Amino acid sequence: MGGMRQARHPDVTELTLVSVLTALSDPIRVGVVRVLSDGRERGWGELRAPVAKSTLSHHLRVLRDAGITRTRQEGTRCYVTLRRDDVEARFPGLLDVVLAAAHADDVGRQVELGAGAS
Amino acid sequence: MGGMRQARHPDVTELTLVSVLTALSDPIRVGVVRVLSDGRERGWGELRAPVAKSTLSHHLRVLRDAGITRTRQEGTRCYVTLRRDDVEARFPGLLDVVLAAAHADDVGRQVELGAGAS
DNA sequence: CCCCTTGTTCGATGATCGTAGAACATCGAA
DNA sequence: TTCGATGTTCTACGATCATCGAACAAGGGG
Repeated sequence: MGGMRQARHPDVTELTLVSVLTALSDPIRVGVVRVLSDGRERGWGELRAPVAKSTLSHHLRVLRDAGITRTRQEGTRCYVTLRRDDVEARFPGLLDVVLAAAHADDVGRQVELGAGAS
Repeated sequence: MGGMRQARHPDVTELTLVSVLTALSDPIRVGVVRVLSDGRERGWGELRAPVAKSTLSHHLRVLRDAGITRTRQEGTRCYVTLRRDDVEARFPGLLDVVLAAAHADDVGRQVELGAGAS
């Protein structure tokens, strides 16, 4: 698809505290993480957020660059997963803490799953 | 001191995930949190960071507004403490996770304690 | 081969951020 | 009361950010 220069995914050892926290400092991105938190791979098009397609693409890139998610391309579609083990390896407990708080405070509720590839 | 309009400190219930994560998304601020992590109150002037006085004041304000630290004024000086219990109450485990990662990765090492009020 | 779908990238815009220096306010001390 | 120390606020600047729409690239399907 569009200029897809084989998206770069940082190695586990390359994750930094600041970039991960920065990536998690946005409601929409927290919402994406929540949607992916069950560990299942989701289709890009399945993600429903109250922002333009290009903006969602941007947020997915920030999460990917931070090493929080992984985006896989298959044909003309993309599939996203949470790199839970990698984040856990670098920052033990962080995702659990953030997910628990996000759930309790309803942060990221704006992001949902809709019809689309799964 | 300068226009000290009785610094506002948010109530425990007012802490939000996004503002706390945003506040922790800066090396200098993480450094301040590290310096305060032993629970002891520190004098403002004791904080040594490679930024201008006004910039450090700004960072302390961000931390204070996020509910992460508390600033107390006594005479002409200020004393800062970490609101560990409050942050723990709202986001259990978050500070521990961040402090552990910060220590491991040496994030915030630029902030130290120097001579001054304690 | 043409077209439709799917995401990415580009360009632009308004907002926020980190930073610094100068001015200021407040308090204690001389 | 005058002065020095201590932080805060103001103003400004460059950088980054979230956002959008439009253009674009890569496949798949007809």
